[in-house]
Amino acid sequence: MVFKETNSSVTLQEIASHCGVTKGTVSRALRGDLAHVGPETIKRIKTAARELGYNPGSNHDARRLALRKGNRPIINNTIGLLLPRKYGYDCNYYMILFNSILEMLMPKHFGLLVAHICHDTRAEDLPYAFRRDEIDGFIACDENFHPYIMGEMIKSYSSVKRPAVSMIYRIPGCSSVVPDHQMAGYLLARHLLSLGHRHIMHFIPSNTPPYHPHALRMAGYRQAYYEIHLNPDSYLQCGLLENDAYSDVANTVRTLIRRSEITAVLAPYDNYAVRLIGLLAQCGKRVPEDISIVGMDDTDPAQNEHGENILTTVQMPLREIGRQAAELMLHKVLEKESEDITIMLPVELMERASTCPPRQLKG
Amino acid sequence: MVFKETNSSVTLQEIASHCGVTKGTVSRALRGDLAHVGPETIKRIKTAARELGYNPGSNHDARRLALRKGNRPIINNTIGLLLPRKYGYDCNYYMILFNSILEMLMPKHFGLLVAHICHDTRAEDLPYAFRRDEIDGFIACDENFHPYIMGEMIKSYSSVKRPAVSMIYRIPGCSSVVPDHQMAGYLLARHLLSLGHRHIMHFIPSNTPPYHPHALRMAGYRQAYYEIHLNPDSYLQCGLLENDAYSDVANTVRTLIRRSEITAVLAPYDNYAVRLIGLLAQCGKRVPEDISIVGMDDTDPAQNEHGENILTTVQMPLREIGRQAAELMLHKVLEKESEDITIMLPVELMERASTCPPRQLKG
DNA sequence: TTGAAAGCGGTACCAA
DNA sequence: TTGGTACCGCTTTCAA
Repeated sequence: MVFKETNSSVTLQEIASHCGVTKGTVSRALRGDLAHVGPETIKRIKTAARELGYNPGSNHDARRLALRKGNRPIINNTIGLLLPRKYGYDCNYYMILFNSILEMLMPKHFGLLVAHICHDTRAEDLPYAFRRDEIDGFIACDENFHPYIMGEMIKSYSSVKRPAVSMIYRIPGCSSVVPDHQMAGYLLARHLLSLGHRHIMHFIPSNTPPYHPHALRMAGYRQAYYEIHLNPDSYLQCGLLENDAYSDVANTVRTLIRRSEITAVLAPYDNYAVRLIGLLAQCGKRVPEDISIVGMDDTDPAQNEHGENILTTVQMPLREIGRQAAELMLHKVLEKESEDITIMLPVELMERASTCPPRQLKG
Repeated sequence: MVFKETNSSVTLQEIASHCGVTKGTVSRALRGDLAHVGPETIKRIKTAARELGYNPGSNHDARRLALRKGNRPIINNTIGLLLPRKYGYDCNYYMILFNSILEMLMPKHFGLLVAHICHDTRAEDLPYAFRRDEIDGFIACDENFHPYIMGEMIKSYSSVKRPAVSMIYRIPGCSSVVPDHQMAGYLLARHLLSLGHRHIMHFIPSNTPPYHPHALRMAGYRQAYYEIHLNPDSYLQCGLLENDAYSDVANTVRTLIRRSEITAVLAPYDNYAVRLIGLLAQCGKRVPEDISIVGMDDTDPAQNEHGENILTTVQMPLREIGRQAAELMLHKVLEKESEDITIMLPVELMERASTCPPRQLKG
């Protein structure tokens, strides 16, 4: 790590004395107020500032304080990131989003201020920095994120409305960067149907609100059935998805053994599929010979004895989602663009070895 | 998400007018300056503040500005976190550290401001917020982190010395929270030696500086040999560890096939071991029958066909490291404790199925 | 084009 | 114990 000298205790007043002008002139000059200060003066003052080692960022407080008078916004160069607090199997998922956002922010010297949120997070649970208007906007990745409430919260701490961007979840009232959830569901279901599967297990609860990724995914499943003139209600079988994924998987295995007409599973996420494959093996069921399994996200591999990933799944463009969310946020902050837009990014079917035609069609 | 009203535009002056006192008195009262303001007045003023919805955090700028006069420190309720920018196989590793720090910080309403660093990161590459003294201290996890340089950097932006805590790497000049690297190496080597292995491959380059985790790990390897009166130099074989882990693993496989006296591998980290096992299988070598492999960290599983994790490795207390680093930092910030200490946390050998006695000793 | 001065919202000193 | 006041460093209005 390299270190270069700048003296943060230098003030506008010192530069002013040095140049024989007043601090007001220095203030105008350093901000390049061409309309109100002579070009010659500007050059002289800027040179002096550099020589004295003036650090414009260091007295941010004073600037914020002064700017408040005119109710004018100020750029803090910090973006807030709201993530669910998880220690589960989908850690990779959030780390990719996180890293790709920071990757875009660092070159612009923007920092990322992170907080965990859950469904009952209250404004006063957030770190103080969030409540001091020290951030320029939020990026969130949580189905419970509510931009209106968040917006109101911020407004109560700041006079300015701070932009919000939601990742993964398309949320009305703010910009969103989302994968094509419906296409993801469609591609997987169509893949299984084209192999000959009909009775397929999935994990989308019936009370899913519309616009939720699960609802979109389900719409994709159904679309694949309709396309070949089948009624999805006669074939799609919903499995249990509770909180404790361990017992969930065991329960799913029992269902699969009992209901032998089910020949394929649309797992809710990759790691679920991975553990399902493992548990099925312990029960003497082989994937894909006895049953086909597909995952979702392409974040976790299901390895065979050769170390190859056999999991057929859909790849989510997570890194691209993070990058675009960050870029969108920077644009909103720096260009003061306030329109809410939704960016939908394409997904890709990864055909691997965990799927094949169902047993009865083979022999 | 729940939202509760507080009006951040309320100032001390308004409360003062409301109570018929001056803002100086309100300032003292709200900070509980019992020595200089009457208890009755305090109660009256605090009640008024609550009723008017005064938010003490919201005018942090003004407070910072005022406090600067006396060169007095102020608590920002934000901790900086410096992480290497990685997209590799050890993402889990950093996510666990990250989450466990935030887990400790959130209840205290401290935020975590994250930045990526690498070996040639300069002070001016960091986000502006770092250079404005908006953080109360650093937590770092990078071998290139240099607390003296960082300290000087911070001092050049702030008049106060901000504490630093290093995770994983024991770094002189700041507090550290580290796993027992030497014990980790010792436990794995002793395990392999006790099974009967002698010629063992490892990945510690000879020019590793002392105190580096690798050097400590190596000391542990050697200790295990000495303990049974063997000269480690006659048996330990160093493998190549370059940047591109893919070709590294392939290269290691070639070495193992060529040098048949080598019967076990001390892999540099779990995922390396996982891929090594996979690649060996493709070459017709089975683990552990033909060769024993151990990992390091217990962050990634090597699954067999039953979904069981077979990787013998050492478990690092990552979550505990993050939690203790955060706690230590909070203590330094809130209690102004400045002594540098090192906390060394125990590691645990996880004996699984990727190790067994070498072939020649079996038959 | 520049200078002088009035804030922004606190803290802290000196009198009373 | 309280009031009055002078800052902290910057922006901005109003005069010159």
